[in-house]
Amino acid sequence: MPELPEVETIVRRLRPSLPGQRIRKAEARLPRLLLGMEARRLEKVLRGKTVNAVRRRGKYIALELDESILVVHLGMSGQLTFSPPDAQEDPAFFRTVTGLQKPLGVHPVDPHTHFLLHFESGARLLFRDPRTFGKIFFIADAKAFDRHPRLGLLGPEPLELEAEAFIASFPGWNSLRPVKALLLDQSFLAGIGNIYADEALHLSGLHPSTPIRDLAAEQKVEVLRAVRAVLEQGIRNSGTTFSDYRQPDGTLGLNFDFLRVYGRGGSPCRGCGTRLEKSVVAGRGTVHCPLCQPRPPLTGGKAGGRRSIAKPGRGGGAET
DNA sequence: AATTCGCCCTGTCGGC
DNA sequence: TGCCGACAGGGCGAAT
Repeated sequence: MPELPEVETIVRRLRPSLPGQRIRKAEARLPRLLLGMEARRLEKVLRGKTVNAVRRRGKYIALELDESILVVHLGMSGQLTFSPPDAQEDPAFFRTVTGLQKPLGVHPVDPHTHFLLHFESGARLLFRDPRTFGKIFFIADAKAFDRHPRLGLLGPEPLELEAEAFIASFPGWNSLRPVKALLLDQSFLAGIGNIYADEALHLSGLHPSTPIRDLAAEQKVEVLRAVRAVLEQGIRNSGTTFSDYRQPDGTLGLNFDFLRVYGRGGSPCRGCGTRLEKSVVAGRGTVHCPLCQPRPPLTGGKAGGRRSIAKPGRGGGAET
């Protein structure tokens, strides 16, 4: 699932080649991926526009055009790849065999390729999305970007905020929602998905079900620091390839082997060797270490059934 | 009003 | 061996 580090990697890799490219033709092959505009109309509007810059907001990719912006969300399985003018098609482009082979050319335009930008240079930008959870939309007035319904409610960028001020300004600390739900909430912080939420919680030693209101002041700081750390690591490793994610040249992200918990349910914790537990929190598959991330003492409400395994290690702040 | 749930969609995987 | 149900999940609208 492309999250902030994957999207950031894609944006960074597109930057050397996309700006300056003029659109000769746009192809919208799957109309239901488009928001707010018919396929033919979008194709017409994009023709002749030049890409001036590429940037990211949360998990959204923004192609800044002349006075407008084309926005792409990769959903679950979206891939955005750039084909140089002289590239040869490589039928194995998207296949992951060993993870070691680097695709040499351009992926073929297959039935999952739903959106294409053909540039006057002969280069192409291809959007491929097998599960079709992605979204593409056009913002006519670039200045309205931050007011778009999909973008206006996004929280701050986790890598750019000042922790103390952000914590002081966030109004939702008294909620009973699990902290994992908070991390997944794009109006809290923009760009975190299921992978990096689990990673950050493990790094900060928090049980994913910990009610937000039980977080001690230092735990709030710590979880923000952990979020930043796992996102930065993801970016350093060019993103996490679980199945579909690719960099714009088709190569895999390298962060998979560095994951602490995500996708490792049943395997030993890298920190203590305890068997990692798989569960469902906030409606999402969740993996955590029962020793490194002890369930906090129940403050009330639901019957937990399962007793907490280890002592909370630090104060814990059971009372409020 | 704040949360949770159901749904969209298709490739992959485990079980029988 | 082959089929098929379960599963994965970002984000939105419906339901509670």
